[in-house]
Amino acid sequence: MNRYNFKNVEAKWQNFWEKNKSFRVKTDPTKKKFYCLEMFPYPSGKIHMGHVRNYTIGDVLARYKSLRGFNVLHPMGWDSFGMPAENAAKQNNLDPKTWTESNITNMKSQLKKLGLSIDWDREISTCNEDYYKHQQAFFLELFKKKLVYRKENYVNWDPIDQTVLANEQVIDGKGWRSGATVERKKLNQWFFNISKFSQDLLDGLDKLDLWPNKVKIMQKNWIGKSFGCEIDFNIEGNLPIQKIKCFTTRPDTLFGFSFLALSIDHEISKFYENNNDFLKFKEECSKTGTTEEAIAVGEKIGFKTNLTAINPLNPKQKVPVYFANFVLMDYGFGAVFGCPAHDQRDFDFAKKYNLEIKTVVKPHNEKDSYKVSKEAYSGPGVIINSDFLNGLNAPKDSVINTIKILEKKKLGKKQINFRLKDWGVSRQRYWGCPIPIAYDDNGKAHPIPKTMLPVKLPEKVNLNVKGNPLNSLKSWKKIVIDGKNLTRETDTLDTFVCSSWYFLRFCSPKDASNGFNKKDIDYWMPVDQYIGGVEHAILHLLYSRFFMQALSYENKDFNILEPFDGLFTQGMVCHETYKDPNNNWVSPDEIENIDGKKYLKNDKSKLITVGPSESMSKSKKNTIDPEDIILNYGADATRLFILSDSPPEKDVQWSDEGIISSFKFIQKLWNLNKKITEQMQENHKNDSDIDIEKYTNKFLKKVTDNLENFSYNKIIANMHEMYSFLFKQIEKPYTKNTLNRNYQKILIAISPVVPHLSSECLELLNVKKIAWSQYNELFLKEDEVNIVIQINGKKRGIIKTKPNISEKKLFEIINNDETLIKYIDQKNIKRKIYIQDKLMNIII
RNA sequence: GGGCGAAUGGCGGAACUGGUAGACGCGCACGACUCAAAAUCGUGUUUCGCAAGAAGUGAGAGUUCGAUUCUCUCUUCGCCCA
Repeated sequence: MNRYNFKNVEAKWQNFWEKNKSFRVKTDPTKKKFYCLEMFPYPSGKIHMGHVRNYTIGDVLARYKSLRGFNVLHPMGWDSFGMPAENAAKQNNLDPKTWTESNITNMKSQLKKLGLSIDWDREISTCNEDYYKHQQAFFLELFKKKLVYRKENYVNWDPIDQTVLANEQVIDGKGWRSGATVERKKLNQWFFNISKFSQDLLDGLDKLDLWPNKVKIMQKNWIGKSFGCEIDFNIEGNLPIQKIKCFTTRPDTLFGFSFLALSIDHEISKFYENNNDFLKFKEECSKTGTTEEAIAVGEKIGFKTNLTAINPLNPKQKVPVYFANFVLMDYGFGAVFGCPAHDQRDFDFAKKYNLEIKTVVKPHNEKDSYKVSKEAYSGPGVIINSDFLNGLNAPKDSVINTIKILEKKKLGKKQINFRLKDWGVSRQRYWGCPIPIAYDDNGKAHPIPKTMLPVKLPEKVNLNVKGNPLNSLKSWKKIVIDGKNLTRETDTLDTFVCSSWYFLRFCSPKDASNGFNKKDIDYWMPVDQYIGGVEHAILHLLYSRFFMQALSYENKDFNILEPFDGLFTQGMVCHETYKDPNNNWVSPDEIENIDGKKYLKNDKSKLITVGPSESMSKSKKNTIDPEDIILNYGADATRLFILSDSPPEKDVQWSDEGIISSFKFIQKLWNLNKKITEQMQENHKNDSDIDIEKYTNKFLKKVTDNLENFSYNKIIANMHEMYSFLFKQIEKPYTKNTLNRNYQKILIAISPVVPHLSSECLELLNVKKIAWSQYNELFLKEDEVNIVIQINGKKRGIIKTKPNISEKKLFEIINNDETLIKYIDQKNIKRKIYIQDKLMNIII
């Protein structure tokens, strides 16, 4: 029996698909559409196992939907702007464009070797001018709608690299590359007004039925709607200030008030600009990061002003006003009232500065004399020590009641607050989409007219300068608009902007004048199934949703509020980790296995310690190169394995045994096919035809159900069962036609998983029309059922009988069954529970 | 600290709306083929027990004729937020 030559077969079909443009699709409103999209990759150089998993899952779905008669849009592109290109270019003395393009070429050929059903004619790359010019047009559109604005904001500044760092690039308060202590620096930056849509983005989540609940909850928390109250505190002191506005979700704890805390960026700080102590304090604050976590974990420090604030509910009480590092200007009004007994940050602060800690809420099970001591109590309870608020149920009734009282006295009013902040899109970097703005001498921003787009990113730029390379290009920066000399914006856009609309571009990838064409998006959008890693659950998905809101805003022609109808988040690919005796990470291919123990390949005296399986990462060296795997085992075996062991939404463990077993299974299927085609030459009797017919329909039902529910791991199990069944079955007599007809259906059903193998087998069977077969309910009916017999809930036997048997008849059979009768004989039967065709439970 | 989720053989995992727990795969054991090995094929594989049988889905309770599935308490782990 000749072996299956996956190299030839896979290359053959990949060429066939490419030549025939098998996956090219057109906008065609007469056909039902299905838009299947996987998150497009960053072209880092090589594909990794995460890509293999992501794109295999998507491909199975796309191929399945296509077999079911949908017009399937399944495109691929490149998220090709971003920092790694700039860094790699610096290191290797290359141009980011050259580096990126060669990576794309390589990764594209790797993806093709996986046999993905992608319409490559729609390929896009966000760093191409014909992509980003439309993005600049969108920026101007948002600018016109006043959804883009410029403001000063703090950033993480690396003083050595002279560059802005993202939060994740700050490690222990130091820049990830330079190691310099990161500073907080104020820069003028562009913002998208995402917070304007907070409520809409929140409401929209309710309609996304095909999204994982987990992701919706994460977004909901991120948007962070809170219900509370804004309160005006009267201020006394030697400054021309009468009032400070605060936001609080717990106005009911006002009687526990012991200080007022302001952000160092609060407008009142202007009165302290010449105060050296304040400036020192401000510098101290700038050392703690800007993240909420850094603030929560870090030490709470304050600067005492000579102002006092008056408790609106108890005018006799006057408390000090501080500037404090844990108050953020972005949240509320940059001012909070401190209630140490019931907020941990306030508690820490009060302890440090010896401020009063007054308990005003007691837990339900505590006495009235309850006092907060070691830590703040923020749980539910009853209001105490609070005059007319005493006895209220906190926070359920007390918050609403207090707000009512404050509103009546005109001291405050009900307020909804969101945690979601506006999206800062400026990046002080070269390799990104230029912002189409220019400034006049007064610093006023002017949009660059649409006719002058694109603002091209200059090529062959010297990257070895401090700060943003664009900033040192004096001639590029100059621009004349309407006869006026202006200076270009040198910041580029966050790459999340590029990925916020690429799914629209896929609908009209070649449209030169617009980012998309209405006819195309009306047909294709929304994406029916979006597939990607859960790590993008918040930012990318939220930004994309916002972008649709922003484009739809004040626009009659565009009305897509939700870009992704269905979302699926796949798990990660994990592998064991290895360390040598010196505690250095070791890669799997540096290891040799001797007598069940693992040693370092080049030095067999060194024993390797095996660590837990963790998600593949370069830093832990536990990666497996998909290219090697495809080369050695083939694309079908790789696809089979990546789907087989775990449900797609969970992490999967990579294992050598697993891929080898998949490889062998491909060979087995090939042998089976060989055997079937040979046998099909002979004429047989038809004894087992009905079995084949029945099995095939059951198989089709299982596979269909599993495909519809993303239970792809179970399809692999179905395939193994199918193999064993057919392998045994063809030893029995059957008619050629029955086997042929059913086997074809099976081959088509497994083709989404192993497209090369099944295409080859179908060709050998001379099958021309390839479409999904619906299972026939008639063949799913069993003519024998197994009824479980329980005595007192314990399984005591199984009775094989015809379906729909009556309780009485079944009981007769039981009474004639030797093994069962001994359990019930001569005993008083209290009760019988009979579930048709399934079970009888006899209670004695 | 809060939210969400998970826990099933040596391992990855099945079990539809409460109705035969452990499908399928890996690993392991034995057997066939072979001078031998690899490959391949076959058989077995939750635990205890020779067996009949008993126990068994993280722990403990509860609802039910019946619980991996539902409810409560706890433990551990993962993710997100703080």
